[in-house]
Amino acid sequence: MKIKELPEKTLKRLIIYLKVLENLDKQNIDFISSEDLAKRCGVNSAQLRKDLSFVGSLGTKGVGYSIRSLKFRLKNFLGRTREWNLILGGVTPLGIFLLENTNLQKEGFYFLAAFDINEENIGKIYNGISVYSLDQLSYILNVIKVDIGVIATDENPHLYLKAFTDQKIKAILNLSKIPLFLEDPEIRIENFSFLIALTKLSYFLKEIKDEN
Amino acid sequence: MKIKELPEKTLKRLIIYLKVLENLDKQNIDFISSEDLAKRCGVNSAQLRKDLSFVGSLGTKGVGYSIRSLKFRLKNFLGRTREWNLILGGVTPLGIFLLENTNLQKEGFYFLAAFDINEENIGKIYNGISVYSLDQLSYILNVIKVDIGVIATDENPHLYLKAFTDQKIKAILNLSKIPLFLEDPEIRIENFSFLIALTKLSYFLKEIKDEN
DNA sequence: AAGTGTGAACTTTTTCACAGCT
DNA sequence: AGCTGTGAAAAAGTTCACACTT
Repeated sequence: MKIKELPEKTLKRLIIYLKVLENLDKQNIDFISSEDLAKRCGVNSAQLRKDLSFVGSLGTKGVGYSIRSLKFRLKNFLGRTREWNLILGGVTPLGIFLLENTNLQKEGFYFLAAFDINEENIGKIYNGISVYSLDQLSYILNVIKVDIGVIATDENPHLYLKAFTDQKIKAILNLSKIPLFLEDPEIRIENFSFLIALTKLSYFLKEIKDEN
Repeated sequence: MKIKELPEKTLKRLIIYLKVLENLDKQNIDFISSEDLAKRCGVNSAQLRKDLSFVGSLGTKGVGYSIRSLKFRLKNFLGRTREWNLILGGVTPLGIFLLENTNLQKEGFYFLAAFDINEENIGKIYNGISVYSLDQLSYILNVIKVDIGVIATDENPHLYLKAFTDQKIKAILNLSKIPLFLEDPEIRIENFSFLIALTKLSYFLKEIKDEN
């Protein structure tokens, strides 16, 4: 099926290409060259063509890429032509923000339920999504099919991770400030926090200061 | 000053090491081997030692690393022993979440002001932080010194980027769904969105499905 | 004439393996 | 005896450059 494993960095760039193509499509542009698209994505054109070659042979020699068609092929390749069901672990301000965020729904990511371990949060409803006790997870999963578990609390993220993976959830978005890792290659964890992003910037700023 | 440019991936891992060390320090553990720390960070021990060698010679042969001391050295290296001043562009739900989030303050990132282009948001105050018109940016910057600009709106992120960089802000955290790029190597942009993280997971899930 | 797709060359990053310090 | 720090080897990722298609 796959000829060669897709490099992580290529995956990240493909996602960017898709987003940039979606914006170009809105502007009613039909065709684009690798040169032009690459510039808009902050990479060079050879890189872009090599990255796209993982997806297939998508362009027309002498012409370039059809924006609409490339967008569709990329979207499909990235698993974004279908919808995915999510659950939330941790009804924090960040968690509530995600439940109430309609943007993710527009992109095909649907929160179906939220879970918490604090009694006072259980039974609440945000944007039509109910909060259950984490103990009830396996019971609820009899009724709904879940693809991705999102952890949004700094208080015991491991607890949610264990509950989710025990229930055979294979994809985890960890937004807690504690990075999480598992040996199991069957389970994919994406660790992200604002703090990581801000620290990259603080390193950069410190470096430019030290140079002067 | 720098002997060799720090690879982007090394930077990302150093940030993870720091976070994991902070947690170990809370548990009152004194020393750790590269083997043990590496396992907790999802990398191998040679990788960890090589990464740390960019920071300096930090361990004791035959013994390992002092958690407290390594933590401090890393924190310093990453520019996290000082405080950084932030401004927000775009008073969206995500933006308001960030203004009200006290975690970032605890880690040394302080929002000093927020800016918006919509009349109805201007003059509001969140967590003691005032919202100004984006037009007033240069005026406000006479009074405060800003290190990082955070863009938190999908509506005209380019406008905020231009305003920020025109005012010589060198570090940008872009949380809009539109990735932003600049040629200028003096300016660092971190693009992040939940959508990117979720798309990585959707690709992974699609792949494991396709294999069966 | 223009621009893709891709082997081959090059560069960077990771892993190995061990000398050397405690 | 144990574990770091690091050259050297291996692997992975990027860029070049051009044959080939439209």
